[in-house]
Amino acid sequence: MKIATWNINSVRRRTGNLVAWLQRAQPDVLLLQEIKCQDDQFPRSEIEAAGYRCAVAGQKGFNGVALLSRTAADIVHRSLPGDDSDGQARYIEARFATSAGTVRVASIYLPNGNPVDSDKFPYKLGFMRRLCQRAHDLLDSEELVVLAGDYNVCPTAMDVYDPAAWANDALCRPESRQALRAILNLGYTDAFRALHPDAHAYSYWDYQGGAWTKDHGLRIDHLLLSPQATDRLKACDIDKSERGRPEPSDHVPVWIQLDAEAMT
DNA sequence: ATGGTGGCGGTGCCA
Repeated sequence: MKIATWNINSVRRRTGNLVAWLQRAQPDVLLLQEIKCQDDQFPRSEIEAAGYRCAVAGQKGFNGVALLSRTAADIVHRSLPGDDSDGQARYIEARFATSAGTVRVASIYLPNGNPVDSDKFPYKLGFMRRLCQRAHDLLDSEELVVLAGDYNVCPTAMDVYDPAAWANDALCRPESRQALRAILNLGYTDAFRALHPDAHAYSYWDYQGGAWTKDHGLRIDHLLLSPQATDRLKACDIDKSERGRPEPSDHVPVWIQLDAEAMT
């Protein structure tokens, strides 16, 4: 079973790139972030024509997440539990039946959190506390849990092209890294780092300042796996080449292969 | 180089 995450930076602007990537990469599940549209604006027919079902948690103009899958998804949540007053579309969670048991996936768009002296930073940290609670609760299920998305956190200095320059950014602040470690400390595994312990690899390059050309990137898109999912982890990689295509997103797809077969 | 990256929506906000 191949599961991928991709911050697409407007699904309407990049429907062509998306369908082409689906046809090349052939994932069983794709978790999208920053679709930047309402549910009824989602390019459902183009994606269904490529052989995928769509579950969407959108909002007008900003944020928005979606879950594409070859087989039917059992949608469990369309927002992150723990704060009914949070109206931002940043979370969708589903279950799939597989040969290895239930696989549970979430598409997560974590708040950026900048500037750190605004109310956006505590909102980010509060969202991360809620996500940690959800991650904790899901461990009781004994399912294969895959919490994936744009975390907007660089786990360590290895994940930043210039750690000193980014030290005070919300993506690299100690509070953000500690909140991510709190999830890992529950027993989750950063799939990419587990299989590539020494790689300086990135998943995001800013549009500004020639960041892509200079390889000024950040690794902020992650798939965090429960112990049961980690036991079945066969491969993980970053599809860096997507950033060099015409009209790219500023993020590229990251994917894992699990030893499990999707069932219809 | 009186610019600077890009999406949304139609003006600044957000990343």
